[in-house]
Amino acid sequence: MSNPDQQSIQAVILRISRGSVTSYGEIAHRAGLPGRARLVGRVLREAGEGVGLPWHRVVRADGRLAFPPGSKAFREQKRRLLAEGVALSGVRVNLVQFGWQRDLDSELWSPDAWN
DNA sequence: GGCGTGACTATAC
DNA sequence: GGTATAGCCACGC
Repeated sequence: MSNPDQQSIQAVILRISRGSVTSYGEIAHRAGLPGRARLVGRVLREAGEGVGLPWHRVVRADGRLAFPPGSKAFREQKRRLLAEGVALSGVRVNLVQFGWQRDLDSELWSPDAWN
């Protein structure tokens, strides 16, 4: 532990709503570390399974998983996503439908907020 | 300290 | 749709 950046990143990942996904860059941004998407990936790899981090809710900016399709990790992530109701459009997640800011969007885009 | 590498991203062609 | 390039930065050699 000890590293505050790593803590922030993990805290953000822990807050990802069940049934939604978020990109590395978005996590870094919300953790107060804009542009450090790679650091997020590093933290995730280091954390591994033990910490109980919902790593499967983290995908790349374009909706694809960070692993090569067909790899073991890929299948595992896909399986967990499907188990949470996150469908994959081919090899990628539909971010418009399952993106994390969906909750926030529903507020920002609600008819009340239009004027 | 330089250099390659990587669970990344945005931009440009 | 794809490839190239440039930022980004922790780590190991």
